[in-house]
Amino acid sequence: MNLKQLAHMLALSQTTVSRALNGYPEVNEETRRRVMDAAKRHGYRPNPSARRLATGKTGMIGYVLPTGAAVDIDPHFVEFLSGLGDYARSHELDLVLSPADADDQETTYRRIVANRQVDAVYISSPRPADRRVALLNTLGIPFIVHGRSEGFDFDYAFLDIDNEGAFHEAARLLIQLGHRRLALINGDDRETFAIHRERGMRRALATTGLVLGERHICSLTMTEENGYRAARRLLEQSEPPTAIACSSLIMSLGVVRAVRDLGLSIPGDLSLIAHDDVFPWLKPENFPVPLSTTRSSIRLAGARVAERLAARISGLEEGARGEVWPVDLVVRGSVAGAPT
Amino acid sequence: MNLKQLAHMLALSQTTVSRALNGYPEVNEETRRRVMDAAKRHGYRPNPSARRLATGKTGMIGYVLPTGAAVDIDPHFVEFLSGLGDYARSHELDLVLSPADADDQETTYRRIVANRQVDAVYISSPRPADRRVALLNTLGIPFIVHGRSEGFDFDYAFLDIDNEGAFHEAARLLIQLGHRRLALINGDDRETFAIHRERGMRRALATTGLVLGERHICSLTMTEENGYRAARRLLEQSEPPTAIACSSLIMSLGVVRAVRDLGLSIPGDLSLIAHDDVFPWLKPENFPVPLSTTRSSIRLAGARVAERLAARISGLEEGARGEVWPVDLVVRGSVAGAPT
DNA sequence: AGAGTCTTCCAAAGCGCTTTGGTCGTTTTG
DNA sequence: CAAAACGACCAAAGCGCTTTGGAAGACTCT
Repeated sequence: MNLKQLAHMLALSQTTVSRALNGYPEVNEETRRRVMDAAKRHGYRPNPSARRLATGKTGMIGYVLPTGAAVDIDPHFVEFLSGLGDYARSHELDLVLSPADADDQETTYRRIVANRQVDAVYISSPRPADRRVALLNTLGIPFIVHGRSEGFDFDYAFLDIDNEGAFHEAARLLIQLGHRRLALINGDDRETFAIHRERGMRRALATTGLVLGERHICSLTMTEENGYRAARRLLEQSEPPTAIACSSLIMSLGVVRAVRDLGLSIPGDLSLIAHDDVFPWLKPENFPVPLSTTRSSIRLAGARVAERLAARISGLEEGARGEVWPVDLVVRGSVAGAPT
Repeated sequence: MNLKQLAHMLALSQTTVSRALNGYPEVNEETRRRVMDAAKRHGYRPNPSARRLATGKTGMIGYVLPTGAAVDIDPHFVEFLSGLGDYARSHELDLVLSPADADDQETTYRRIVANRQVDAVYISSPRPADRRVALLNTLGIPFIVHGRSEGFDFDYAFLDIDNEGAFHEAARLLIQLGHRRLALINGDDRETFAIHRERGMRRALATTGLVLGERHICSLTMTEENGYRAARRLLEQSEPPTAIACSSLIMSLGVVRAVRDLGLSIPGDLSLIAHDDVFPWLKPENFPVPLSTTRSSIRLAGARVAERLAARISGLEEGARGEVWPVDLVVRGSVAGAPT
């Protein structure tokens, strides 16, 4: 059932039927009802391929997926996707993942924009002065950055959490508990979120005249194994930290293992606070010692990004609005006063 | 730059240019070269929207993503996606995720097929007599099932691992080590993989006259918390198992925690074997006691599914070919002879 | 030499929608 | 009361590609 048939069967022109269906004003309400009704009864659905050729609108959100044998997709992605998908569903939006060589994403971005393959895109894991942001800005497609980039002479739309504030608060708590030697196990420090977390921590330390020494900071991709390595490196120093802030729950698994291996205990010898993106399959309260966390649901972020993307597509949101979410500090058993 | 312009500038018809570009035989080699050359020089890329309207081909693989506030996307998905994406990239295929109400995916499948939104789709986490398989079969779109369904009067294409064989081998090993009270911590037992694993284990036990009692089997979604709960339930029985086979590494984290909480040890009091889908961020060899596993890279499966999907799209693969991959049994420190 | 056969190209008809630029009555307005 | 404005509808021109159904010329065959 296509438009032509439907129009013919209603003894109307395609123009009128099309307009009736798309809510244009220049059509009699009575006629509109007739059309709507017939469309529903016959299960008419406009062919998206035809529509997109005519309008350029696709009803799809794009994401360029860096791939390669050595490239691992972040497990956070799936949670973000849960939120994004949940919202997208309610608005009949699909998500298209365009795999790209991790070292040359630009070509892919150019392609999907030039080909009008999607109405909007989002970017994740941005870095300072991220080229993707600059590119999309010049290409002129609606986009939102999940996270933040920095150092541009233009503004852009983003959704980020207050990473700096979160780790500032975490560090402040630890300092208040008497800790003086703090360490940070961070994610990839080329990414903005990691830079912000480090900055937050440094700021908290600075107010007490403390510094975060080179020896007290690790920055690695967020795997259990790297968490373990980092923790061992930190704890086997001559003056080991008495408290660690860790950027990920997964890494924290490794930290906990290292602490055990070294015959230490949490929070007796070491206080630990980790960032929790809220996975359904790994909860901080279920750690051997319930883990204190800075918490922010990445799933909610996914839904919000979808919502804003949809708003941008339909012209309801404009301008370079940045949105920063506060982060909860949830205190559990893994922190205690500094050992004396 | 569109076809019309290119044709005009070459003083050829659109027909000829189109055919030259698409490798049709009825065009002079010399002409073809000229066309190809000009196309490259001017960076001509056929507009996919137009092409798909004309041909119905989209260059996209589809996946219906069950969503909802209470629905969690399986973290395995992201690894599978890594493989799928890696292959898809090399063949200029995109992946479109169509979010659907988890309780009504049929509508979405019908939509993407009726609208010709994708060239092929794949299905994951199938159950016996999975309605999606039956549906796609009647809808007549190329598809591949990752995993297996059962109980149809038709065949279909799938890629699965030998879950039954894997757990058969795992159980056999444990039995050989003298274990008599084995338990299984399984995934959702409505899914085929879980059924097959249980079957494999029962078969191994049966050869020694043993059975897997109701009290020795748990089946839950694969989270750390559920692993913990299951392990406690099993181990706090009057006659607790001396060996456990577990369907997931994530659940195994919970098992290990439970064992600790109960003051038991691995492998002294309990032998443990888990299935490993090979995550980059959680490795069995890094468990407190290195974990024995049945191993099969889900990432490789993703790449293979993409490859076969591509083959089906281009007509290179036909028929209902089922492919079953063997699973490695990797023995590490978490198994030992049964306690006396 | 005339009939067939290739080879190489083209004009034009789709694909199914949106949108432009009307037309034709009917109402309002100065 | 003529002119302007409006309401409701339509025919046809795109969108940019593929594909059908030739056509023109060169070549082969009997």
